[in-house]
Amino acid sequence: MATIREVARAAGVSTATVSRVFSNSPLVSPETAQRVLDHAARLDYWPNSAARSLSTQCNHTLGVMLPDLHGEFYSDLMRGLDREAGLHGYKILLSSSHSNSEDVLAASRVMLGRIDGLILLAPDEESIDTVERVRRRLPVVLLNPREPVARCHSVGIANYEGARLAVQHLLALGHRHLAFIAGPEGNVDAEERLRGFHDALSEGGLDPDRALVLPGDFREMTGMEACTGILERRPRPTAVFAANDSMAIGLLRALHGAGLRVPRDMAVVGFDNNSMAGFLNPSLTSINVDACGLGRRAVQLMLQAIEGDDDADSIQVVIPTALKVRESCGAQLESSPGTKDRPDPGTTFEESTS
Amino acid sequence: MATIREVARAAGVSTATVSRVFSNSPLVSPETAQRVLDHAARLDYWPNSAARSLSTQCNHTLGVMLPDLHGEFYSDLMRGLDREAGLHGYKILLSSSHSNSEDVLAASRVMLGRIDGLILLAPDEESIDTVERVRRRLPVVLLNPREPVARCHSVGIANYEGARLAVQHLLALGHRHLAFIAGPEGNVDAEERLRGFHDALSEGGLDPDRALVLPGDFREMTGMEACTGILERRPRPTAVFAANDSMAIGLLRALHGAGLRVPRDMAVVGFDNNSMAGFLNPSLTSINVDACGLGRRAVQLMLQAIEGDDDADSIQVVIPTALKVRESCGAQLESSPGTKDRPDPGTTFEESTS
DNA sequence: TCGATTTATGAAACCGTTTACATGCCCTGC
DNA sequence: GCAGGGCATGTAAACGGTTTCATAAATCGA
Repeated sequence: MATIREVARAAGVSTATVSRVFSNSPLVSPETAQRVLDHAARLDYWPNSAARSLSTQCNHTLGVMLPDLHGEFYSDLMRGLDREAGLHGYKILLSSSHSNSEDVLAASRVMLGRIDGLILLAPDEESIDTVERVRRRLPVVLLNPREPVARCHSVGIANYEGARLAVQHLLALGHRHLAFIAGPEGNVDAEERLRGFHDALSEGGLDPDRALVLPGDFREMTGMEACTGILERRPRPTAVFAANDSMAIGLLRALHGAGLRVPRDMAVVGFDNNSMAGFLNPSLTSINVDACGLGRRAVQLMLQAIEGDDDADSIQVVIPTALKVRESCGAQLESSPGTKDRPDPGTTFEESTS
Repeated sequence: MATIREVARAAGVSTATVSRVFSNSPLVSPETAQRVLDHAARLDYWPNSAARSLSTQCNHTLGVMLPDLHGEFYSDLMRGLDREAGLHGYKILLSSSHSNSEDVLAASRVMLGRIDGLILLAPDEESIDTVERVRRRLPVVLLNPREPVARCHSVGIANYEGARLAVQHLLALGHRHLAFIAGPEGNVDAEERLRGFHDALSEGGLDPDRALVLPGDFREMTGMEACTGILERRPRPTAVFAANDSMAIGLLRALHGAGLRVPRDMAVVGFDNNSMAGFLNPSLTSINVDACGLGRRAVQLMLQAIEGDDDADSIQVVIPTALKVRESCGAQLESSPGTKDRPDPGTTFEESTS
């Protein structure tokens, strides 16, 4: 394929001129520019981005490293990242399925020279020194970090606050025996949600250690499996808070199979506010998580870091979560006339966080 | 940051030697190699990938361009792409939200020089000449193309066959008045599923033009909205086939609201086999779509194209779909003892396609 | 002992751009 | 008539690697 040199030769100019034409420099006369463009079109010349970025030291690309995620959270997050990046003329170089620090290191090295910054989701503790090594050469933005890393902006989800909202809501409805279906061990979101569950119980005057906590892995199956444990417990819990909607759905299925009615016999609250939550029977009360906003905000912080002073103070952003009240928790919905027409019945209680 | 030259100078060797050390060339004596590595480590030297790929003309990166998708299909597809790519040491350079041919062209140009091949989802007709221009410089793999493009491998979903399976199943259960909730106009999957619906009706001896087809956009809301039209129709349909699971869920919600029981009063079949489908009440009969496999297969074809002869025959792969029978269609499930324990009750009828 | 072969290394060209600087030209004002 | 200032363009050095080819040293066989 044609290179800049061939275009230059064909048009009878130097490569500098061709380069200037393609970067819309005003330093070229209109006639020359046109001649160059004609020849470029004839030769079907496309500039080589790798060469360009080697020369300019800027890639218009952001590296993104995610652990092995799935479901709506992943797709919403990616949409947010990609949308916001695209809006500013950036692309995303992706590397998923990385959890341990070696993977992160290897992937970062491969990305070096092709990206202007790295967005990293939920790095574990051991990865921190790797992050710092990356940070020596590139701006880094952390998503949902376990703890802040020096000189890295970060943006997180208000998991803890969201979980507290859910539990407070159940307590306010009069429930005194609550169960929690936990997420996978080692997952930050899962841990924060559990912590929120605990603390909200304490604050409500209940003993968190006597509450039932069942293991789960964020998938429907484990929500379903948790049902047995819940029904066997004495005194039997009257409300269950699941660490995500998928498990809540599994639980709804199992409760239905066991002949229990939700919310009459058991209140259920989920977390994530999946797009389907409002359309289940019963519709699922859940904590809304703005994964798309998380992605957008991360990109915005990154662009700010790329353009700004490298030694600027690091910024920690928290994306607020909100309680979306629907049928499954048993709260009295203000059933205005027209409820039937409301697509996604739910009342929102926002919690704005720092 | 340190470059290869600085490492060379520090170690007292030439850049060629350092380069050889970092590409594990056997042409370097162990002592020299060690000395180079020591100095590289001390200087915290990381090779620059852009420079490397400019020089070697290979990037170990695949471009991926997707239209604005969401939901599980997107995340599964991405997982498939990324997993398989990672397995072979490749990364993904992503550019979403592209539908029209200009976007595709612009994004391709930006990617040129950074990718070894382009994977393109559902290009519309006008994009075809753009695809051909890209194809002049890079291997291209099309996902779910409307029609094959010369010299491009492609991999698609058996949408048409899947839709026929669903309808045939409903016909076999004795239904004679079917409704279809369509997907968004212009969407290839949606169109193929509609075509399958039509043809299966014809083959079953029914007049497809008298069947009820309602508009939808693949989201829960439109499935819910379709309910009114379905219930008003005379003779009232006894079965509904929704072009995807999200709309089927919306429909289930609306039917429940209208006091109808599924499957007793209305049979429902979806498409996609969302992870939740087996956990709804009633569980949703659906057509399984292996989005992850789609992605994997696309990457495999791409690697084959990259390594192989550029003029090799193009390959068209179809990922089969399968009927997953659950409760919502009203079929008699072989209820073996232990059904209660079965996580995802469903019987599979595979349709293997060319 | 000596030419032939092997092995380790370096010099320099190259990948395809951008850009600082130099150059030549035309115009202007005194 | 000419210094000085724009303006359009070209020259050549980066950018940070890889790789071909040449070369020097070490090894070998007879």
